[in-house]
Amino acid sequence: MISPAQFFKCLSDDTRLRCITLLQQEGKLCVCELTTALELSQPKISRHLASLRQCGLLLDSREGQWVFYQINPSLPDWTTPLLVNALQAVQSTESFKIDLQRLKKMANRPDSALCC
Amino acid sequence: MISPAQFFKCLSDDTRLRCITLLQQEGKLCVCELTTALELSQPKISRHLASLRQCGLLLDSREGQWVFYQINPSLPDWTTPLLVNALQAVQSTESFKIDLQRLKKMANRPDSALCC
DNA sequence: TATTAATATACGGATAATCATATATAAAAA
DNA sequence: TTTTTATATATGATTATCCGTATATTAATA
Repeated sequence: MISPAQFFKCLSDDTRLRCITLLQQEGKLCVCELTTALELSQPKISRHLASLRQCGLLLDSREGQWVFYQINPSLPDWTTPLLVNALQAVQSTESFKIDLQRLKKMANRPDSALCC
Repeated sequence: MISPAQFFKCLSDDTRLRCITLLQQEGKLCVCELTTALELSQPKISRHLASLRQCGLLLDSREGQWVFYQINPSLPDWTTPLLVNALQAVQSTESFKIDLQRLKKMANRPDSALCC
């Protein structure tokens, strides 16, 4: 089970924090959607997602060629308010406005909020 | 001003997390009190307190030979619920029970909750 | 089967974090 | 003034983190 210190380490990097924030907003996203939305390289996103998966913070599920990530719904209770407040903190400080509408226009698969 | 990622990095280490938790419970403690309460070396505690001070999370104030630390009361608003929830998380997961009564018996100065 | 698209991982380098130990500094006490 | 107490910091070693680049893997498509 994840410890508080481990949990905070997961949130201690901008890329991870932005991934988690997007996943909390959108529910489920594949790697290429996060890559597009955050304008970062695919290996960089994949590595951070892998570390969050290894900590138990995220779950992954393959659907064909895509691998979708979501926040693990079975996290310990004490993480819930922290994730909610972390999301609010990120949004209240960074100009963290992903233009989701623009990205939706680029979508090439129906079930996806963003593109690949 | 501290960023969310920086803030979470401050909370990503057990020693720092325990210092912050104790300071939140007790208000103001000197280095030797934290050293005694957490049973860790003085340089280790001092180094972590210095890093938290440099991030703006803690304030220090010298009183004679003692240096007291406290949580900076002027932190941005978004940090307040996070600190409260972090404290609860630490207490709900770790067997983080400092025997304050025992430590008070060792006190050798009236204004201090713990000893030196 | 060959190719493409999506994802993961290995590799090497750069930087940061952490610690134990030793030493420096500052204030109080002898 | 010497010593003691409390605290800070320097040093060197070890380990961890982060990244770009290259490559491997998996599934879909031509």
